[in-house]
Amino acid sequence: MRVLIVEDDVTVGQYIVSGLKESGHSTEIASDGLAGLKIATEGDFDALIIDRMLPQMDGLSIIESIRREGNNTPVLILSALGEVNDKVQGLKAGGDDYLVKPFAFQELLARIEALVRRSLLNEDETSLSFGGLFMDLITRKVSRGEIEIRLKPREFQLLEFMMRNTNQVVTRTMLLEAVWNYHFDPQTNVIDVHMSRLRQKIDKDFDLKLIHTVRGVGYALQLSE
Amino acid sequence: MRVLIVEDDVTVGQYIVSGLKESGHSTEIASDGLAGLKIATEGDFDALIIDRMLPQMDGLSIIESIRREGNNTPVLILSALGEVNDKVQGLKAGGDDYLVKPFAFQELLARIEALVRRSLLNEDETSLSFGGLFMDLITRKVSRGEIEIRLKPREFQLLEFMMRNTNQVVTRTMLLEAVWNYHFDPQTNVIDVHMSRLRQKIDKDFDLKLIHTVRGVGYALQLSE
DNA sequence: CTTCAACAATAAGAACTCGCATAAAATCTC
DNA sequence: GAGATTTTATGCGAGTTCTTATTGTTGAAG
Repeated sequence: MRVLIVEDDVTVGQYIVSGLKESGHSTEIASDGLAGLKIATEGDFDALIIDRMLPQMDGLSIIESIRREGNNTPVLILSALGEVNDKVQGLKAGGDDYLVKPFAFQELLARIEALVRRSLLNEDETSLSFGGLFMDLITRKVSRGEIEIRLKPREFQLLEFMMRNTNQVVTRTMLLEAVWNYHFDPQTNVIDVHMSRLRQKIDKDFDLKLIHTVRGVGYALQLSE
Repeated sequence: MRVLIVEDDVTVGQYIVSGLKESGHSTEIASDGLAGLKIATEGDFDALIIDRMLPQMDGLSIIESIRREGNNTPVLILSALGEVNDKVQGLKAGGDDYLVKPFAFQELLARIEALVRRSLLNEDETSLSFGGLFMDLITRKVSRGEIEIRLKPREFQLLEFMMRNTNQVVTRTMLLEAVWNYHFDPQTNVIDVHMSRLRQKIDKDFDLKLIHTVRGVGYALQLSE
């Protein structure tokens, strides 16, 4: 992950830089507004961290400027406690998130990673489709052919994972990890139950079944046996 | 993650090795039982993948041998379909998990990572405690002082995260990521609700409150204000 | 080919989770 | 310091998710 930090306070800047490096990300730093804008425009970053108050050109202006150029890189705005603490203004200018100094580094990291994840999703794919099944990740709607299918949250998550791993067996362990966020065996048949409900909605009214069970192993989303 | 693979079938062995490498793990491979035992004893691995049937010394004997030496590295046993498929026997010998060939690589990866995660936890701690609060991660029981506290799954996860991050502020964003596995803002007060219920159980009947809210930022588990 | 055991599917009720609405508390403004 | 505003707390109902129990299916053994 490549991150540009625009921050005039050297202490804060270095704190962020070293933290991000430790987390395996690469960084670049600018210490005034104009330099920041220049680097942001020229380089290809996954995210920008921009202080609100900067010499030469303030943070919000940088954001407005790069947005005008059609650059949609996610931006996290930093603002010191005591500065005009107007989130709305920052977000209006085109910031994606807002963090008040002083902050815990873990918090910054969590937010930046969340931003990048969101922006990557949006860039590549706002939807998934397979074998006539269509899933809109934004509106959270699913359809097969012309027929709209209403899914509950868990069912949606389950199907999303299956659709991201088509034509291969996904095991119960994998599903527990990915969909349930369980790192232990719940000793029940939760997965079977939900898979059953999903089948009712996805496959029941169609001749071509998409969900297949692979006995002793798991399930697979594929066109044929 | 350093993994030792003990497998005589070269095809299978290479398949695992290359898969693990792609996932960013480092590997070593032994193709018979004795060699495997030697490398396992001398090297420092995060996990072992051991085939059950091996030339020179079978898989179960290797496991028994290294366990006798007090080595607790997690072991995943591989067994071919058709071999005596006795999970219990494998686990008794000291294996931590069991996988039948043929398997999808994703499955192996998921299991190995789960094992390592568990073992890392277990190495330091099968339990957490803080300020009189005690949490058993295996039995999933919680107590404060002598009083046992019954928590629901979400409450348990929430408290677990708090106990792993004591004496610092955990923000809602962090909680959403870690406990809810959400990468977006649900625009509701889910966290507040669960935090409230957790408080009822953890703090209500005690003078010393452990959960503190940090207004505008999040929550913290700490002894004093 | 039949029987048996293991595994999977499903229905239904119990338990849990969530989100709203309202209350309470903290902070800000004047 | 009083009122206004923002932020947090909590009771409760609606809807979702999970567990259990039962039935159905598959593959292996005899």
